[in-house]
Amino acid sequence: MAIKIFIVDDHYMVIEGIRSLLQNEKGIEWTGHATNADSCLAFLQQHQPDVILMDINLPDKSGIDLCKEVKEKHPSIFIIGLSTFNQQSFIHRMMDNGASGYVLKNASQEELMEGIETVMKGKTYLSIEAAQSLRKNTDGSIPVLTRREKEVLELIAEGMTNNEIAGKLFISSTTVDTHRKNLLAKFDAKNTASLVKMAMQLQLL
Amino acid sequence: MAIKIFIVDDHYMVIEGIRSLLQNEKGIEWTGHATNADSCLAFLQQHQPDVILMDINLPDKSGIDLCKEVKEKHPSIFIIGLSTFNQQSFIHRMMDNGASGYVLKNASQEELMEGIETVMKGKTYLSIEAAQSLRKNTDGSIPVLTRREKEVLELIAEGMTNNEIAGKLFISSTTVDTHRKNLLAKFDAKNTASLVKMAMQLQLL
DNA sequence: CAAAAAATCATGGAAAAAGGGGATAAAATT
DNA sequence: AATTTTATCCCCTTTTTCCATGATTTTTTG
Repeated sequence: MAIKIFIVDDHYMVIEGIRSLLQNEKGIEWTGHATNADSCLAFLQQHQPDVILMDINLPDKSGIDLCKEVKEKHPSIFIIGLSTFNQQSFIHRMMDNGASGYVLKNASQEELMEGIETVMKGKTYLSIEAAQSLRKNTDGSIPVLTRREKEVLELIAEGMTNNEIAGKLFISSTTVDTHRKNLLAKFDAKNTASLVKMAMQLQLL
Repeated sequence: MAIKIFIVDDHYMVIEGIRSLLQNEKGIEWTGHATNADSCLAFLQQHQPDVILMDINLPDKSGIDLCKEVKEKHPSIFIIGLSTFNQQSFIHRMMDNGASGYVLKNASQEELMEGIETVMKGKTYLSIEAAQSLRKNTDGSIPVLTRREKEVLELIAEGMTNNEIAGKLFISSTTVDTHRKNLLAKFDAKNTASLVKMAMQLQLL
């Protein structure tokens, strides 16, 4: 009997990312997704998933409130919060409202599956340990950027060259180049393309 | 008499971005910021800004709810919603709860100032016209990519060079280069950095 | 105030991308 | 069947990024 999964997140990228992580799992049945609280509640009038992966930030209602509502109407559904690093304090309030735990948005397939299977047993799953080991192993941590680096990063993402950025910020292009190199190092990015992608994913842009 | 501004957004980048847009405006006094609803409400017990720039997505409460609460406790404060393109439907509910309008998160300095000044007069400011003209200027229509182009785009965003992509897809690097050029043309992007940013924004990655 | 962090500038060389051409064969569409 | 789109390939030049290595000044912080 496959576990029925539903996801609520306003970022389509997150939905797609998690879907692709789970699509090869045989024990998982993907029942659908919603990008806001209302469509989630509407979906639940027709369907009954086993586990809902739920973002904290939703446009029409916070995940904390939605969690409460879903649990009131459908107590048998297990809810896993989806969070980023800096939201961990809010996860507790989500769990006060009935969530069974949380996983980080950039979780691995193994982590996600472990989370789903754990909550299906009625247990609590907190990915903080996995997160911490992950942070040490690969990186996972969000790079700390200086004010200038943020400026340069934004202008890079807008398609400006070192020379153009130099003109705009009234500094030398070699300085811009230095900031660029530091950005690449901080993100552990191979080149500008992956730098921009990572920055967007970490919502720094 | 300077207009006192306060901002609530869970993304520090947005706060910094708007702050830098407003820092040179003489008629504006920056009173502070909050990254969640609770700290916003706490701030308002001590201070009285004129205008609050408020995100729809907050970790502990939706902007729609916060808007209502703030307006109940402090009716004289004007609230401007901060939104992205795909959240415009939720803005209406925020306005039902007392918001005076909204601006897009990537608004220009002029737009933002116009919004602030408009709501200070008790009027409503909707940046939809500005948004639409913006969409026409740049483009707004989502580029239609071929299967191969999507593959190449993804690998580019992962930081691979033309040569590496060529090896992975078993094609010549000149072919990859052609796809790359076509991608730049379709997105009307100046270089790879802006290509990746645009693709991420359009949620094609 | 001293130490650390951030921001500035530089040189020189290798690698990659961007911009300009052009061309052919296979698929898909009309 | 004819046309358009897609995918493939190539050359050449210029621009830009990436890499290594170094250094000075300003700002922040303990």
